[in-house]
Amino acid sequence: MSQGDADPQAGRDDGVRLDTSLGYLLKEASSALRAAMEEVLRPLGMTVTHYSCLELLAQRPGLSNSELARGAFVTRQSMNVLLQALERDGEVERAAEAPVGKALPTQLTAHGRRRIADASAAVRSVETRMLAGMSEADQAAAFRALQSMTRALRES
Amino acid sequence: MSQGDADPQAGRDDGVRLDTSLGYLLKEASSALRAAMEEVLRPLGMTVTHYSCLELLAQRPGLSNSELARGAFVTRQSMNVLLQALERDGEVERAAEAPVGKALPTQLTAHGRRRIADASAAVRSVETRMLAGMSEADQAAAFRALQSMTRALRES
DNA sequence: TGACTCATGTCAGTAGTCTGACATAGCGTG
DNA sequence: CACGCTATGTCAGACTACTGACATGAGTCA
Repeated sequence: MSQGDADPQAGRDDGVRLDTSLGYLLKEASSALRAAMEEVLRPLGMTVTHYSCLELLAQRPGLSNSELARGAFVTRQSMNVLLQALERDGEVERAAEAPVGKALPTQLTAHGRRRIADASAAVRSVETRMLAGMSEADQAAAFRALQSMTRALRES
Repeated sequence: MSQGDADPQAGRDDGVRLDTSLGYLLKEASSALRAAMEEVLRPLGMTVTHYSCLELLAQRPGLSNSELARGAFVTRQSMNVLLQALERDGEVERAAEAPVGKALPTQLTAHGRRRIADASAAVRSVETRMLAGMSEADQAAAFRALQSMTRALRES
């Protein structure tokens, strides 16, 4: 920052104070997490959304495209593009026709399971590093705070 | 979710437990915040990065392109594209030549100040809603936790 | 002085995500 | 049954942000 110490905020009481704003801090932390994940996933040739998709399928086999999209926080259109690529690359397989409705259940292939194993370990190490220096109580408090913020934002 | 209750995690002890992962929760909260901000900024014809840039300039006039990029958590290339558009639209103005080095200081125009006033109020209301139901102590704890996570992720 | 390193601005191309739109399947209600 | 509502899958186009690359200015050091 190349400016002096005069406070440009003076006389502007309607601004969001960046350095004390929880919203800004939330974005900052999320950005740092994303960057750290990209760094460890890049050598594996995997993006964050790619990883998220496989991780979701590892934990909950049979999720549909729309469910995966919600779990990875992207639109179902974006997830659809990704799923087509993953199917082409043999990491996942989708039922040919819907057992009910239009939702097509998706599963990991053996290849997909190998891919997610490496990626999951890498991401787990990032999360471990992120939590270093935080006590159990700190983590529990952060957990409740993040849940509270998410819930409050959703009920609009 | 359309699956039964069998636990696919059984026998896979290396997975990131989504529903208890602070990393996942952080992404979820950040995603909710971003969606809420986009919702209130859309009527103003403004994206989140667009808003972030103007807010930074309102609080710290004279920031350079690279400094704005870091503050808005995008690359300097992305911010450069945005700044060119904002300059064309008359919301900001940049010095013609660098007073020192190559960094070009940027300021809001009168038009830019009017734009950010509305946007800032809208975003402030979102943040207020996000914090509803959290005590001062909760907010302070969240503040410390987010700072700790960001710091831990950065020192790689 | 010259070489090296770092930060900055900028151009070009690529990749990921989004909005808009359409068709279809299930569900509830008159 | 017919109608509306909701959720889903998918295609197409536009936009945003990214990576890669190059040139320039400032500081460091032998």
